[in-house]
Amino acid sequence: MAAAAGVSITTVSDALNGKGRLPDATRRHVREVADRLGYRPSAAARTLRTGKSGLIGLTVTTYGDEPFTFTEFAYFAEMARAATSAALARGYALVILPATSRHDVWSNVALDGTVVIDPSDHDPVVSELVRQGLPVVSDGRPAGSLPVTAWVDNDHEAAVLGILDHLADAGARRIGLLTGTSTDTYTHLSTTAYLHWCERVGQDPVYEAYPAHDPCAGAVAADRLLARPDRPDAVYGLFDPNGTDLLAAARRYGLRVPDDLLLVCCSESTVYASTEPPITTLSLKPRRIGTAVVQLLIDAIEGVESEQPVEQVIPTELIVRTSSERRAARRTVSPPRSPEEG
Amino acid sequence: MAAAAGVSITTVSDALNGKGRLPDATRRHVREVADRLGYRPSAAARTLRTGKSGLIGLTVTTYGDEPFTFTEFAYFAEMARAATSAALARGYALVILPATSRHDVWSNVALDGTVVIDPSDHDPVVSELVRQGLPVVSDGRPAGSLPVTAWVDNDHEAAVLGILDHLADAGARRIGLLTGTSTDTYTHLSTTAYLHWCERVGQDPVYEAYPAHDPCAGAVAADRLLARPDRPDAVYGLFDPNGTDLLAAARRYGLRVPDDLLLVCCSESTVYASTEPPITTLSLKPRRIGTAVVQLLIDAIEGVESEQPVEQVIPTELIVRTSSERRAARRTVSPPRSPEEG
DNA sequence: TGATCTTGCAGAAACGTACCTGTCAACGGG
DNA sequence: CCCGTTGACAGGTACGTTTCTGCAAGATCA
Repeated sequence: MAAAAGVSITTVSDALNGKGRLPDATRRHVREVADRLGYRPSAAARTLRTGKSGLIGLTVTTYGDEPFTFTEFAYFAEMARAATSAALARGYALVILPATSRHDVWSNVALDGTVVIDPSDHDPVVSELVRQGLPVVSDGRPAGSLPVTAWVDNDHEAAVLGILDHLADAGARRIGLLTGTSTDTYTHLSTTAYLHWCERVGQDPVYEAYPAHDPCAGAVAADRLLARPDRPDAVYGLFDPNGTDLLAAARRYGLRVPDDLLLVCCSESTVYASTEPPITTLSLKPRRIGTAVVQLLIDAIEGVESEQPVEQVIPTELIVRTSSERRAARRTVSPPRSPEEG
Repeated sequence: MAAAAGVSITTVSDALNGKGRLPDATRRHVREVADRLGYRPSAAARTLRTGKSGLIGLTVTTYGDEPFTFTEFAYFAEMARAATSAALARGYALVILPATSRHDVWSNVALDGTVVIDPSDHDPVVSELVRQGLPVVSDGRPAGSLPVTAWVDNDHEAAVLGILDHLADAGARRIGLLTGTSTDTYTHLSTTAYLHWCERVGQDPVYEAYPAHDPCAGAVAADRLLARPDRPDAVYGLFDPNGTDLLAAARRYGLRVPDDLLLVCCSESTVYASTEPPITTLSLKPRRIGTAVVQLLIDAIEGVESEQPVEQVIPTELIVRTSSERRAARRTVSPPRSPEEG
C-alpha cells in the first residue's frame, strides 16, 4: 500500500487518520490509491497498537446453556436492539458473550468494556472483568457489593406499588401476584414491594411463585393461583407470558376479565393490545435502558473514570387497557341490585 | 510473564498452547504462574499473528436505522440465540453489525466470516465481504446472483402449498392471504406460491399486502381483508403479528374462529398456544436455521473452501391448533339438513 | 570414540499499525 | 550571510503474539 502510493507507511497512516502535517494533495492522493486498491487497515494491528478494539461485550446471565433466557424474549430483544444501535452510533460493535466463567471465548476477544444484563451477586465474570480493569455497566441494580462501573435500572418498587394502587382504584379487593422463584433483584424487589403493600393496606398476600425460566411452569402457576380458595379478584404477573396464561386460566374458570378478574402483567409484547380483552401491561422501557447502558459504558471507556458507580433510574410506563378498567362496584357499598348480575 | 516464570517467551506460548516439545513439569509450572498472575494472552496480538479473530459477524438487512426489523422479533431472537450458542460451542463469538455499507464499524473489527440474514439482491455489504475473501453464509436464499459461500433456507413454496391444502382439507372454500409489500425472497416466494395454488384449484386470489416493517399497518390490512365483499373464509398471514390482528378483526366483524373463519399464521411466538381460540402457526424452525448457518460458516472458515455454494433446506413445521380445525361441511355437497345449521 | 538423533529450550522474525523522532529543504528576519 | 522556523515527509520502534530456526546437552549406536 505505501509502496503503491509512492509514500512511506507513516504518510499513509497520517493521511488516512487525518493526522500529521500533510498537504491536502498528498492526503487525497493516498486516499485515492487506498480506495482503488480496496485497502482496509487491519483492525487487529490497530487494536494491538492502540489498545482499543471498539468492541463491547453483551452478557446475559442465564439458567441453562442458552445465551438468553426464555421468558424475557421481547425485553431482551428490544434492549439488545437499542444497545446495538447506540453502540453503532458511537462507532462500537456489540459482541454476544456467555455469562459462564469459562475463559475460552472471553479471552479470545479484545473488549473495551462490557454490558451485563441482570448480574447475580458476586458474579465471577464481572469480578474477572473488573480485575482486568475493564469498565462494566449492568442492566439491573447489582446485587450485593458487585463492583460495577455504573448501572441502570427501573424503580421496581415504585412500579409495583403503582400497579397495586391502580388495581385497587379499579375496584380490586384482593390482589394476587404471580412471581418467580429465582433470586434476581427484579423478582426480589417486586415481591418485597408487594408484601409491603399488602401489609400496609391490611390484605393477606396471595401469590404463587414458579421457576420463570421454565416456559410451561407459568401456565400451571397461573392456574394454581386462580384455583385457590382465597382466589384473588385481580392479579399482577411479573413475567411476559403471564398475561396470556392468566387469561387462559380465567377462561377455564369462567371468570370474565375485567368484570370478575382484573389483570396486569409486565411485558414488552405488543400482542397484549390485541387480546380479548386487551391486557394492561407495565413496560420497563428496555429501549431506554439499552441506550443508557451503552452510553454510560462508552463514557467510561472514553472519558474520565469516576470513582463511585454512576446510577441511573429509568421510569416505567403503565399501559392501561381494558383488563384493568374500573368495574362497577359490586358487593361493596351498594347491595346487589338486579338479577342480571347473578 | 516470561520473566516471572523464569523461561522464555517461546516456552510460555508453547506451554499455554500445548505445542512444542516441553516436559509436563515445565508446562505445569508455566500454567501455574500464569494462573497466579492472572495472565491472559492478548487477543489482539494473537489475531494479528494468526489472522484468525474467532469473531463472526451477524447482520440483518433492515428498513430503518434499527439493527433488527420489528415484525420478526421472535424469529430473529430465536435464530440469533441458536446461532450464538452454536458459535460459542465452537469457540467463536458473534458480533452484531449493521447492514449499512458505511465502513466505519465494519473495518474496525476483524472478522473471520459473516452471517447475513435475508440479504437483498446485490447487497453491497456481501459483495465487499466476498471481495475481501471472507466466507459469507446467508439465512435465506440469496436473491439474484449474490456470491455467498453457502445458504440455509426453508422451502417456502412447499410450506405455503401445505398450509393451503391443510385449510382446504379443513373445509375452506376461499382462502385469503395477508402478505407484505417488500421485495425480499420470503415474501416473494410465498406470494407466488399462493397465486400458483389459486390458479391450480381455480380460486380467485384474495389478498392484502402491507409494509411489514410498520407495526400498525398489519392490523389495518387484516381489517381490510375481512371487510372485502369477497371475504375469505380462511386466511394465512405471512407475518408474526398477523394472528392476533386477524383474530381481533374477526371479532369486530362477528366472525367465529374456526367456525366462520379458519386462521393460520407464520410465527415463532408461543402466545398463539393460549389465545382464544389457539391459532395454528407455521414455524420456520429458526433454531435449526441459526445452528446450520453457523456450522456452515465455521466449516468454511476452518475447512476447505468448496467451489459452489452449499445449500441447505430446513423443513418447516405446521403446529395445528383449534383455529384451523376441520369444521362441519356447510354449503358443500350435502344440502342443508337441519335448522340448527342455519 | 566420534557420529547421529532426540530432548528442552531460547532467539529472532514477522504480523500491520500508530506515533515519536529525526532529516532535509525552503524561507524569512536580523 | 547565518540561524531559527516551518513544512513535508521518512525511519524506527513498540504493541504481544506465533512459529521457524538454532543450539546446546544428553542418549543411542556403529
